Amino acid sequence: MSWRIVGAVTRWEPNARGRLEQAALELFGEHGYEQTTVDDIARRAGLTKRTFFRHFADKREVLFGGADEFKQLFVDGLTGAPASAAPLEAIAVTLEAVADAFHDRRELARRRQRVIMANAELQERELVKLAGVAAALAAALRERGVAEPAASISAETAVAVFRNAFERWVAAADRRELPELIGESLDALRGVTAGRR
Amino acid sequence: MSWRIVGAVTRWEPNARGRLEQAALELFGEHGYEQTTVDDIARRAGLTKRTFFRHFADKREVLFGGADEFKQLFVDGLTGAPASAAPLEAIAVTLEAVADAFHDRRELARRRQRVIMANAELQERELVKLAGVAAALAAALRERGVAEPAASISAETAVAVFRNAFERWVAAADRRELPELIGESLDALRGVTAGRR
DNA sequence: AGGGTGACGACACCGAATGTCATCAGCCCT
DNA sequence: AGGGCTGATGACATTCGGTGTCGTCACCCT
Repeated sequence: MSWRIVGAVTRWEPNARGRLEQAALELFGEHGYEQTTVDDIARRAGLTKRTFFRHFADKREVLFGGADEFKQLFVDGLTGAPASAAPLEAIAVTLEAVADAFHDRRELARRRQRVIMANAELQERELVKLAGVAAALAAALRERGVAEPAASISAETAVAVFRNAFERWVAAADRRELPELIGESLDALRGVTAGRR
Repeated sequence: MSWRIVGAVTRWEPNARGRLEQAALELFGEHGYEQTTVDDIARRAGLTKRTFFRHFADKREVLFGGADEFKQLFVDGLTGAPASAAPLEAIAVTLEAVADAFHDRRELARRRQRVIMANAELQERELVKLAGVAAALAAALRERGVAEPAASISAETAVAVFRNAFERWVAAADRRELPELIGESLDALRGVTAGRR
């Protein structure tokens, strides 16, 4: 199927996983998630269905290959916050750091988000990934000495704030940048919990 | 299959949906979610696989039949809060109201939660249901005059607080009741956002 | 009495997901 | 140079979730 015919240095075309991700994003964008079969993706990548499932646990996972790095952004951001910072300050620092990583990827984020928002199964998976981020954040907060249930509540809130800002960031309407939107969401949180009407 | 032989008043045994839910919860508890096929569930309920899918959109949904009522508990609770209450106060009132509905269902909640916690697919679906609650809460908050993004952030936070308390409530270790745990989680939230270390 | 309705069974079918075995280029070891 | 090992892949078979379609039949309404 995908051998190099001449001057072969390897038996297979390299980066099978990346080709699958690329093919999947294209096909999902062209025909939608449900209308695309795993066979379609594998064929476009020059592979077979069986090989797809060797690289991804299921059809959805092909869109979430970066989830671990994403989670790590949060954990590293929190680790990088000054030990003296109170939880909410540390979270603010963390979210700024995460936002940095997205600075030049707004268009990519939009394409991916459009695919996800068009399908309930994919939104389900996204929620799981965000829950994983929250769990990792909670563990990192406990590491900083924050007790339960404050650590878990803070972590969930942090993710909620980020997601809220992120969704507005990828929405075509808003031209503001992610850090500003995060600041706005954080202010809204502070306002609400301060008892402001 | 399931006709009443004598004295039939209806062609079919009544409450097919309820029987399917009952059979599913039993089988999931006995052999696990993955080890139970839809055919197994349908047979125990005296029905066929095809009929199962007439009552539930997919295999997971059989465990989430009460999701709409659950969501409505939140919305009604918020609607019942005094119009003068600030968002966080209104949320506190709402969560108390929701907790009331679970007062005498701790054991049922535990059995169901054990099944869900044992399977990733089911946790995924639970996250979706909770996201639906958050969305409904956000809409209800906007109805009360809370602007975005405060409404969405508040709603997500409210759900996070409830979930945190609920999980501790169903954990065998804790003997305290749900309202107290909710209060504790709310206090943790207030503490964190007040900048307390 | 007759036609409509709604719930269900029977059957066929698609696609996601997994187990198993064969294949073969590159590598290491002698 | 030769032989065996390894790891990624293809090929094939199978299970199960999910759907489309049609037939059946008690119930209901007129």
